[in-house]
Amino acid sequence: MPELPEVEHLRRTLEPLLVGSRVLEVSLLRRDVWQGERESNEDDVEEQLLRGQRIVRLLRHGKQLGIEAASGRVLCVHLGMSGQLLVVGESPGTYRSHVHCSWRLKGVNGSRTLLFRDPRRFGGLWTFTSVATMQEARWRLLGPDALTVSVEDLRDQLKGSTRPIKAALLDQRIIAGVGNIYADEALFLARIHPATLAGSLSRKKLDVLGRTIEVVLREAIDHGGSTIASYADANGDAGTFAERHRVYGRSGLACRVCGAGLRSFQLAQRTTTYCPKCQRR
DNA sequence: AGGATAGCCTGCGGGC
DNA sequence: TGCCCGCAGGCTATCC
Repeated sequence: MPELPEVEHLRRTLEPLLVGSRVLEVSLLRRDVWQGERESNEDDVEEQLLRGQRIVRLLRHGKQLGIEAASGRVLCVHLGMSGQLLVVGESPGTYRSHVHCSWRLKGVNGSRTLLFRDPRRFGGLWTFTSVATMQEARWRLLGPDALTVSVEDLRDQLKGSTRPIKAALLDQRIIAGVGNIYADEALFLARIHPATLAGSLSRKKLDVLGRTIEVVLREAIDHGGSTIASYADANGDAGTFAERHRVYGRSGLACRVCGAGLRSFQLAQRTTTYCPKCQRR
């Protein structure tokens, strides 16, 4: 799914619809998409899923989203490959299939329903009694957020690594938020071959990479993210960044910079597309 | 340590 | 029209 730009755009479209609303009712339709905090298993499931609570803030780190209530409780959402959070009116309408959890909300502008859909079920919901426990249990395992990572941090994270740079970028413990699309896009903009060993990149190249990661993520957020098959924001709208991809999904087509034919190969079990002229080893 | 591999799921498009 | 195949934005466990 959704990488950082899609989750951030989702967060921004959800924010005005959710913040200030109270959760009237929760229906967890598939229990196995949810995991509670170990210590609070005796708590009411729906209460853990924010029933009766007012939503005050939406947080994001990497590809994960946190929905915080005034009670302090927080719902962590990971969209996996095909997850969606949609805000609809009273009924799910066309979004009936694969809805695993729904929240009936009462806000200043009337009632709405928040849906968690996830056909492939690689995503999930996690609940915690506080933002601090969520961070301790889940977000602590992630590297610095890719949108705000400093070049010094990036340098530190990649120092001495013998893995291909693309494999390192996909590792959420190194930096959080980059997936297959934006790894290819950022490496193209930085003119770095994806198989280059991470630890062998010069300081100058790493500085350029740090900047291109931020540039491409911000550009993608501005265009509502990339919709390949199923990504949609809170309103069900697709993102338009895919039409601006330089390399992802363009194997065999001409490089937008030099005109050479783009190539692809498998790296870290993922299709990797690059320009053989712009990104020499 | 970090690589390769398989596995978790459904849906889609292409080829026949 | 329909069947089979491969592929897909993520991530984990296991083995080497």
